[in-house]
Amino acid sequence: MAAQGAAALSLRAIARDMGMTAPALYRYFQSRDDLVTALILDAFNALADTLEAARDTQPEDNPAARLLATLNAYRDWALAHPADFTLIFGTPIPGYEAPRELTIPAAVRNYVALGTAIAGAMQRGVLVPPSEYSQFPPSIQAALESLRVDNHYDVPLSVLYLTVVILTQMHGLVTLELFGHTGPAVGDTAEFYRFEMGNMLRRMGLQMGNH
Amino acid sequence: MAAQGAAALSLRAIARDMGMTAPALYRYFQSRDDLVTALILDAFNALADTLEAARDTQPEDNPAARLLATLNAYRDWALAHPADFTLIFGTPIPGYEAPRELTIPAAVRNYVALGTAIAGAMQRGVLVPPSEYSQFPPSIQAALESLRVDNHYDVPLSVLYLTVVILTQMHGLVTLELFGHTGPAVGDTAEFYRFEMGNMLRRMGLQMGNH
DNA sequence: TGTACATCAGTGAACGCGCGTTCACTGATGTAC
DNA sequence: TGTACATCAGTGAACGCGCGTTCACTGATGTAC
Repeated sequence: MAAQGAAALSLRAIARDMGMTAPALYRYFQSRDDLVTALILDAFNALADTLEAARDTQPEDNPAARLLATLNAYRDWALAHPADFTLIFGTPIPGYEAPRELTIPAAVRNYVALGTAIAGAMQRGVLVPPSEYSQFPPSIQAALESLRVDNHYDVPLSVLYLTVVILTQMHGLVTLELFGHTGPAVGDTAEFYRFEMGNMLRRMGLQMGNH
Repeated sequence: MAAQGAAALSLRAIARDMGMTAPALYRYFQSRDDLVTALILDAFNALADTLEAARDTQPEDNPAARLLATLNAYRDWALAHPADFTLIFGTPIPGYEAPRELTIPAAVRNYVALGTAIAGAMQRGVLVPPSEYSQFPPSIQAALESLRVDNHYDVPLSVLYLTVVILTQMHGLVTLELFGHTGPAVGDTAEFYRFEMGNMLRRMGLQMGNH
C-alpha cells in the first residue's frame, strides 16, 4: 500500500499503481484526504520501524554503533523511498491539513527511535553533550515537557532536546541531497553524509574509541 | 514578478496573480517550464541579495555579527517568502527539470554570500574551525575544487566546505520549521533557531566575545 | 447436492474543474507622410 | 495637424487532459434451506 516510484501523488495514480480503478479506493477511504492521511501514517511508521530495526542491529554495549546505525538508516530509507519521504517531509500538499492527533504520535515514534539510541549512549557515558544542552531556553523547555507528557515518553528533557537537534541536522543533509542540492556541491553525497554525521556526533560529545 | 502567497504553482495562477490572463504570459515565456525557471532564478537571486544585504548591515570589524546576521536572514527570508523558498528547496516539480547551467550559478551566489562572512571571520581569527574541516575526504575535495573553479570563487577549500556544512545545518532547521515539523516539538521556533545557530557556530569554533 | 438470495469488492461511464497551450482577435500606441 | 498603416501587449474562446467524486452496475463469493 505504499506509493513507490517518484511522486505524482493522486488518488487515480495510486489506484493505477495498485492495479485498481479509482472509484474502487472509495470502498476503503472516504476521500482523497483520508487516503493521504493513511499514506502519511504508513510512511512515518515505516520510517520508525526502519530506524528501530537498524538501531537494534547493533549490540546494547556499543551505543556509538547503535547511534550511527540509526542515522545511516534515516538517509538510506529516504533514498529508498523518496515518495514516502517527500510525502511527510516535502512541500505540504495544498489544501490538505493533516489531522495532528494522528500524525504527531506517528512522527514522535521517530523521535523515540533516535532518542533511545541517544539515551543509551549517554547512560553508558559514551555521549557527553556540551553544557548548553542541559540549559536551553525556558520556552523550549516547556514545549518539550508537554511533548514528553502527552506522548508518555519518559526521558530526560536534555535527551529530548539533543534528539531534536541531531534529527534536525541529519534532516538538513538528507533533504538537500534528495532534492538535488547537495550533489552538485560535494559530489560524493554518501561520503559527505558519513563524514558529517561523524563530525556532528563528535562535536556533540560522542567518544569514539571502540569504533 | 514573485508568486507570493502560499504555493499552488501554475501558469494560470501566476497570471491571475499578476492581473493578467494566462495566454498573455506566452508573450514572455515559451512554456510553463520557462516560467518556472525564471521564477527559480528570481528566487535564488532574491535570497542571495537578502543574505548579502543582511551581512553587510554589520561592520567588517565584527565578523561574528556578520555571520549571525546572514544566518538570521536565511530564516527570515524563508518565512517571508514561503512560496519562493518552496519553489527552490521543496519537493521537485514532477516533470520539470531545471537547466543546471542557469540555476547553479544563481544557487552558488548564496554559498558565496555566506562563505564571504565565514572567510571574514576566519581571517580575523574569530572563527577557528575544528581540524576535521581542513582534512575532509578526497572525493569531496575534488568536487569542491571544481565548484570553486567553475564559478571563479576564489576561496580556500576549507572555507567552502565549512560553508556547505553550515548552510546544511541551517537549512535543516528552516525547512523543518516552514513545513510544520519543528513547531509541535519545540514550540518557540524563533528562539530555537537563534539558540541553535549560536550553538552551532560555537561548536564550529566561533569566538563570541564582543557579541 | 442444488437452488435462491444476500453481500460486497470492484467497474465503467459520467460530472465539473483547473490545467497548459493554440489561435484568431482587439485595441491602444507609435511611425510615415 | 491629420490621415493611413504597422506594431504589439493582452483577450476570449476553445482544445485535450488528468483530476476527485458520484452512481448505477456486474459478477464472484458466501449463506440458508
